[in-house]
Amino acid sequence: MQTDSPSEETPADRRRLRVRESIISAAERVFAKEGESGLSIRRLADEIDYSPSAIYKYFGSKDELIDELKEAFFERLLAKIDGSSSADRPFLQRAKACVATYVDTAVTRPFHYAAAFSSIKHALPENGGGPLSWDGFVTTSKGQAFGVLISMVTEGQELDIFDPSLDPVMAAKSLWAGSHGLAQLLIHMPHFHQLVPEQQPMAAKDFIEFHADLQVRGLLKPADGSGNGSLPGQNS
Amino acid sequence: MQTDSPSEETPADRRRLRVRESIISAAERVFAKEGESGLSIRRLADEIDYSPSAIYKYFGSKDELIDELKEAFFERLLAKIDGSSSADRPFLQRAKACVATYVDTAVTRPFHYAAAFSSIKHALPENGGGPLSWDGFVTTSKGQAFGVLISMVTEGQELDIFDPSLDPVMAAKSLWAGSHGLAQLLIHMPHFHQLVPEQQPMAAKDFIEFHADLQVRGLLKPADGSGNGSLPGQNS
DNA sequence: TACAAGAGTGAACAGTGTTCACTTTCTGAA
DNA sequence: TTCAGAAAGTGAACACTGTTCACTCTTGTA
Repeated sequence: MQTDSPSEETPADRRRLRVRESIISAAERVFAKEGESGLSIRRLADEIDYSPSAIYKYFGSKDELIDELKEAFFERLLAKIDGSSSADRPFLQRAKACVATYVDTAVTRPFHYAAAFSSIKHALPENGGGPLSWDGFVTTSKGQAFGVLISMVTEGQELDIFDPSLDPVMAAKSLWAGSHGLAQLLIHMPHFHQLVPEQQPMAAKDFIEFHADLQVRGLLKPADGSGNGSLPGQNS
Repeated sequence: MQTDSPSEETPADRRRLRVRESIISAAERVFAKEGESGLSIRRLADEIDYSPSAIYKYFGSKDELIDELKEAFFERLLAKIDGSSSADRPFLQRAKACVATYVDTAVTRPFHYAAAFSSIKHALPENGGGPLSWDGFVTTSKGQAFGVLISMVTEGQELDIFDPSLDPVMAAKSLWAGSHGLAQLLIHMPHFHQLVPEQQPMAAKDFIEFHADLQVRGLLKPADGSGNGSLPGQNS
């Protein structure tokens, strides 16, 4: 299992790694600019001065290559969220920053983010059609980012800011969904944040913060103080 | 402009329309089951007993055909949301139902919904890189569904339930993003609603309602009654 | 130096969307 | 009823795609 022990790293190994890196970085360059559809094996081969079939000596398939790009992106995303959640600021600011950072990072690399959620069905490893293994999920950077959200919810509850009756996991998922939704809409509709021209011009950043604010507000202790998670209800 | 005046509809027109419909319905059948990747022109041609090139006499391109499927889906979606928003129920129930209906309808036809938001950039018609024309946007079913959300927010404000300081358009967009996010995650991660096995089993429907609840809660008048849209802030 | 493992290649396969010259069918007017 | 012209439908081809495979060439080791 000691795959990267320097004592066993031969020149051939380093050469191979360098070629592999050149493929990845060319792929990253093309992918960031034009996305999955602009990235063809033949084009990639052209860019790195190899034949198309050579690439298959390094990656089993195009999908496998792209998976690597996605995973690297998610690691960046995780690092950023982690930074936001552990910054030295008041809790609610940190909570909002988590959501805003998530959306912002996604929008910065739209193709990466979109691709990560593009394949229906096997987006996460399944085990026999049943619920996913939490262990397995937590080991991916996607899962770890989600873990940060869960901790944030529980922290908010301990601080008596968030509704204590909320299930932290469910609340975190809800927060994730809210963040994901804005990220996707901003990516797929470039002018989403200023859809209505009558409205005064607004930067995407401002709308992201507005949205983060609303998402976090949904978790606050309800106005009536009952804390049972149900809405006031029967009005109107 | 009287394109469908019966008096001018010849047998040839009806025949043409029938073939066109057969293409669409075959496409719908395949697409609903296998999505965009399973839908090839040659396969479609096989299913309706025509040659592949014949299809190009009815549709300019594969994308054009798929656009028609998407538009039909969005009309269904709009109708359902409209129904939820105008049902004879207390306001907050209607508000939550709008979100839940949106997500539920999307999840029912995952490929349609996913496809509608799959293409980066030109998801909505642009005019010269500037903000979108609101007029143009409102004529699409996607835009109309959004209009329903805006009305709902303003109604909530008039009823003194929602925070009056919120911009209704922005709040509606936020609500849209929240709904969209859950829809996408449920579609792309089939077990999203029960990611954590330790958690007691939960139907997707229940999680949708939980999420709808949180989304709507975010719009309520803040606990402190200040109504200026800012969060309590400096705690922790 | 010989040999085996690995790196790299070009041609081919089975797909894809799309086009175009071509034939067949149909329709409306002389 | 005939006949020109339009429309409907076709098959072959083009330019792509991801992927495979037999093959050569290079490299490291015994």
